[in-house]
Amino acid sequence: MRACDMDRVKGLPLFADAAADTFRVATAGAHLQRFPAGTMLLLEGDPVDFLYVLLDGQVELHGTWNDHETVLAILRPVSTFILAAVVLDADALMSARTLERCEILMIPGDAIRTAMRLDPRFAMAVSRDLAGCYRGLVRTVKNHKLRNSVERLANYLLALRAADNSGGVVRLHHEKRILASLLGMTPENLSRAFSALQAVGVNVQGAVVTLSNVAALEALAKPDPLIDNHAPRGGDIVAEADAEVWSSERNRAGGEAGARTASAGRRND
Amino acid sequence: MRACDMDRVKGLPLFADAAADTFRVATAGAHLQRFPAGTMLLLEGDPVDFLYVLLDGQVELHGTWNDHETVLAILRPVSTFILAAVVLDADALMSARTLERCEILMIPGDAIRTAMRLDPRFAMAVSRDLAGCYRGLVRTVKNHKLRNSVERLANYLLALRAADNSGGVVRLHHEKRILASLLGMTPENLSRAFSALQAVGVNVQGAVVTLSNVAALEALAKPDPLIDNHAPRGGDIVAEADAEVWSSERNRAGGEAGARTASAGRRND
DNA sequence: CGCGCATTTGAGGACTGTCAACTTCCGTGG
DNA sequence: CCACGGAAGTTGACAGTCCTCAAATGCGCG
Repeated sequence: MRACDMDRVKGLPLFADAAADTFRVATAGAHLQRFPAGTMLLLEGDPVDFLYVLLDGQVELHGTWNDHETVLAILRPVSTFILAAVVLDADALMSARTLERCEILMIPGDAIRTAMRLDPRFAMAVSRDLAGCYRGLVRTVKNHKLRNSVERLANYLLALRAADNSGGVVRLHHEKRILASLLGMTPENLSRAFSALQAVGVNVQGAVVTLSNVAALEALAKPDPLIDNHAPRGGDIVAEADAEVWSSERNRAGGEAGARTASAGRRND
Repeated sequence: MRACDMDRVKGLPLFADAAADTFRVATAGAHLQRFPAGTMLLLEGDPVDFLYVLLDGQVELHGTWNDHETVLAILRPVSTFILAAVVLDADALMSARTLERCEILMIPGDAIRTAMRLDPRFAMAVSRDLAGCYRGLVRTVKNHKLRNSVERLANYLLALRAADNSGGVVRLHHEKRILASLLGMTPENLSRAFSALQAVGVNVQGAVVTLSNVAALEALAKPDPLIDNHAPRGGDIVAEADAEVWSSERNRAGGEAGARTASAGRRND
C-alpha cells in the first residue's frame, strides 16, 4: 500500500482518533486489491469477513428480492462499507458491486473487532460511524416515504450542487439508470422527472445538468435539514457531526434521505 | 425505580455486558418518568439530552416534511431509543410520541458518552446496538423499495405471527392508521390491502386477524431472511445477533424491511 | 343514547411501472 | 475514418398501484 493511501485511510473519521497501535494492527492483516468494473465484491447473504475501504473508484450497494434489484447506496472514495455486518460478524444484507475500476483495502473483520475491544477510542469511533450511517438511513427512509419522485430528484440535484459547490451546473456521477434505482424509480420515470423539472429551469445534457433557476427548484424541492444533510440549518447552529461513510450523505452526494407528513396530512402515511 | 425495572434495564443487550460501575454511573443521573398517551417526548430538530429506555407502554417514532407525517417505527418494552443522536450529541431526526401511557427511564446523554469512553465493553455494546439498528433500517428500505403495499402487509402479518408464535390468529398491536403509516400507505389502502389478502385466507375482525391459509399467504409474501428478520435461514445457520431495540425488527414485530429488483427486472429499481 | 373517531367503501385522479419502439451515444472492428 | 452493434436514454401508450375526497358504517366512551 502506498504511503499516501495509508494516510487517506488514517484520515478517515473511523481511524483518525484511534491509537497508533490500533491502526497498525488493523492494517497489518489488510490487503489492497484492485477490481475491474462490474465485479461483485459481496453477495447479500454471504458472511462478511472484511471491512472494505474504498480508495478509488465507485461501488454500488444493492439489495434484491423476488427477482428485482434496488440500489441502496453508491460509494465514492474514501469510504468504508459493510461496517455494521463486521461489528456483528453477521451476513451481509446488501450486495456490493464495483461500478468502475476500483482500489479497495480489505481489513479482516477479526482485526476490527479485536481493535474495538482493546482501544476504547476506536470503539467509540466505530459507534460514531455507525450512528452516522444510521442517521443517513433515517434520512433515506423519510425521503422515500414523504416525497414523490420529482421531489426526490429535485432534492438530489440540490444536494449535488451543494456537494460540488458548483454554481448552476452540476455533473451526474453515475449512469441515469443507477441514479433512477437509487432514487426509487424506473429509468423511464427518471427521464420524465427531468422533463418535469424543466419548468423550474432544469436542463439535462447527458451527464451535465444546468440549474438556471435555483430559487424555483428549491421552492419545489423544499430541502429540509432533517432529511437532506446539505440543507441549511435554521439559526447559527453548528453543522452536525454525522459524517461517516456508507450510505452517508457525503458519499451519495446528499442523494438519499427521508422525513414526513404531519398529523392531519396524508400522502403515504 | 423499582428493582425489577432496574433488572429489566440491566437485561438490555446494551447494558448486559457493561461493567457494574458503568451501569451504576449511567443510571445514577437517570430518572424514571411517566407520560400520558399522546405526549410528544421529542420533536425532530431538537437537541437530544437523554437516552430513552421504554419500560412500559408504546412509543411511536415519526418524521415530518411539508405538512405530511410518516411513522418510522413503533417501540414496545423494553427498548432504548434515540441512541444514535445521543452518541453523536446531535439533533433528533425523528419525533417521538407516546401512543399509550408510558413509563420511561431517561439517562443523560453525557452519562452515556462518558461511560463509552471509560468502559470499552460498553462502547462495544453500543456499537453492536447501533449496528443492529442500522441493519434494521436496511431491511426497512429494502421492504419499501422492493415490495408493494399488499406484499408489505402480508409480510408484516407473518412477522407478527412469528413474534407471537401464535398459530393462525394474530393480534394487531396498534391502531390501523398507525400501522398503515408504518407500512407506507394510507389507512384506506391498508383496508383494501386486507381485503386483497382475503384471497389467501386472511380475515380481519377489529384487531384480530385470522390466517387460515398460511401457506398461501407465504407464497404471496415471499418472506426473505435478508429483509424479514423472522424469516427462516437457508440451512442450519445460527440466527443472527442483530437483536436490539429501536426500529429493530422485534419492536416492529418484524414489520418493515426492504430490498429489490434484479438486473433485468423492473419495478421501482 | 348520541357523539366522535376509526375504519370501510366507492369513485376518480395522480403517480408510477410496464412494454415497445425509437434515438442517441460509444466503443469495436473493418 | 467510418460502419456496425449494443447499451443507455427517451418517448408514447397503457395499465396497475396508490392517493384523495366524500360518504357510509361501525365502535367506544361519555
